Amino acid sequence: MEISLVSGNGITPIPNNQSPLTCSCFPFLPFPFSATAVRPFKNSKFTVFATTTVGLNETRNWQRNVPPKSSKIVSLRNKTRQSAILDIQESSDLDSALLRSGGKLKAQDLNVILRHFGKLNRWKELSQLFAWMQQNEKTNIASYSGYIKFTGKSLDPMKALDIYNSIKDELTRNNVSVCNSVLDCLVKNGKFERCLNMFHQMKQAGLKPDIVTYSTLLVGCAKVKDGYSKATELVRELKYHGLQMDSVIYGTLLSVCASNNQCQEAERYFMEMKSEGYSPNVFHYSSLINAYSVDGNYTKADELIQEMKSGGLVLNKVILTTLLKVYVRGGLFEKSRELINKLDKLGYAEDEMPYCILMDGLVKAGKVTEAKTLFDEMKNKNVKTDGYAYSIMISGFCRGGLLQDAKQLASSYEAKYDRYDIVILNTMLCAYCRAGEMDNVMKMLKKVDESAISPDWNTFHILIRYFCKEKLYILAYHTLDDMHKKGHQPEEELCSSLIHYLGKTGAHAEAFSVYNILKYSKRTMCNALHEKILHILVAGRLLKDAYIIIKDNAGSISQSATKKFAVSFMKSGNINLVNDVIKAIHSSGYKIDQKLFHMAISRYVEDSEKKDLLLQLLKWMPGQGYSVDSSTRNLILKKSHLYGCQIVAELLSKQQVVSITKSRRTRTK
DNA sequence: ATAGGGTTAG
Repeated sequence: MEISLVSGNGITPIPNNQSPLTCSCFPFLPFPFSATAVRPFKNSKFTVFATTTVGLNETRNWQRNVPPKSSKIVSLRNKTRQSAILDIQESSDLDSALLRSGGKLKAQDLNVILRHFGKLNRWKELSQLFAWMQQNEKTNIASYSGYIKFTGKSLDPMKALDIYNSIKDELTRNNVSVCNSVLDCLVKNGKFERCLNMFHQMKQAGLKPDIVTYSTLLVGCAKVKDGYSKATELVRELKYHGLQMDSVIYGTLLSVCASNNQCQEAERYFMEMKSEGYSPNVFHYSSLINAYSVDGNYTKADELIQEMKSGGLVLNKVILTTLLKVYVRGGLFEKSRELINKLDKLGYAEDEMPYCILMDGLVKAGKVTEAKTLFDEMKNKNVKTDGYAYSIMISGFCRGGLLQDAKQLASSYEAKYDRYDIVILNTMLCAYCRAGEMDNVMKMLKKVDESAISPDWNTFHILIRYFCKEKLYILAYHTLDDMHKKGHQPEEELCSSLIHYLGKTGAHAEAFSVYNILKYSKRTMCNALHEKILHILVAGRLLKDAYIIIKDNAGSISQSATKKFAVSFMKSGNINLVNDVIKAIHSSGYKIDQKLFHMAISRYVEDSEKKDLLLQLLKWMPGQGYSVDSSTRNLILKKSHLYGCQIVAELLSKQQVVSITKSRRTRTK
């Protein structure tokens, strides 16, 4: 990671807690104090406030810097505290050191140790110390904000939230630095939604956000989709609260624009910033150049480079690397090549990044051979690699259908490096899957299992595709189910083809399960899929599920599919649902024919216990314009002694009226 | 006396 030392910003802010002019005799005194002003302090702590014109802040500084007691005692006490701090910091047994030396220390001393552990990533001791501080009531605001900050760094945002939520004191809870620590911790751990919710809660509880708060939140916007509109909202809010945009806020905003493809907005902020008197620095330029890289707008990028030069800014490694990205995206491969040579001369091509940018561009433009040449050149120069270059080339080969080359490069990576992250693993998995190397696929999966790497969306997709290709549909189904349980939303196309294959091979219930996974993952689903799953369910005799499909998706299922379902249901569906099914298909717009009524009624007639259902059906029919035909009628009449002759006769006569009016209507037409 | 700050690669 390159850290830029170039500061192009012409503005050097003066820290506002420090006066630029100090008394030369007593450097610890702020300027407006003279020797006479010190005197009243000696006798009375308070008159000094009344007898001088000094502001409160300066008085505080002054008070802090004047030793209240003889300097000998103070230095002795400092020594005692200093050695207690060191004792605890360096002890191998923290608990006993705290027991021994902790009592001599105040909250601010313990905070020193807290920060010491935090800087060294000693998380266990950090929380041990903090727990001790809480038990012994030696915490202040700085302890909380510091501890929460470090908890976020140790990648334990939930713990940070627990700590924050456990704070009882309202002043501490609403303190802006404590809140900023919590928010930063959530942003850094990729929990931006949660962070925004927290922010709103905090404001309602009484937090007064400052520029740091907004700056923290804006950083989160760069990492999420739709981050741009959230950023706009935040900017509006901070302006509304009378806070001032500063150079860094502009820098963050430019990066948000760049990562959200908002090139024009980036330009607008850049201009606005200039018009407010801030001179753009290397960060601002790199973000704007990065925004131009999306469209490969090299003309504008070159203009910016000229502007930087004439402004006296140094073109550092990041700027030139970003410029390379613009050239590559713009398809200027010759110019890109020259720029890499320039980077190399400047010593900026010691790691693989610039090569990766160009190789990636070449591969995506279908120039795999050129990319491979560059890859070999890079290796000959002994450029450091973390696997990025390999994954670009391996996936490039895969994309170009050069599966043997992909497989070979993958195994040569395995042989040389034994380091894996999720991207290189996915790439290799993809290569082995495409080449049909089952053994190697399994080997890679074992590596995932053994390591701390958790499979991501891509891993699952690669595997499911592969299992489908190998006709291992049940395995594909279990993988998809696993993917869903781990919170990843599978692609519709993949689900739909898996549903198809599962249906074809008789795994009807599994097909239905995939359908439900897709349905409940909030994606919009292609309408044809409802009918497809209906056919599968009918084929698998899962008629009750099929009934739900019909009921929920009335509009998108064809007449012929409905008919097929209805016939099956009448034949062998749950008899208690027959009437419900009839009503459902009727209200979906399907015209029920005599054959269907006949089937339904035959089933009722066979089972004398279903008398009520039959009567309900007969009662319902005339209202919808249906009547039974003569053969069905005879079927009922044969058993009418079971139902009560009177009722049956009445119902059938009502139906007759319907059928007469209907035939009249037909005749007049 | 505590909080934050941006740019490049798969």
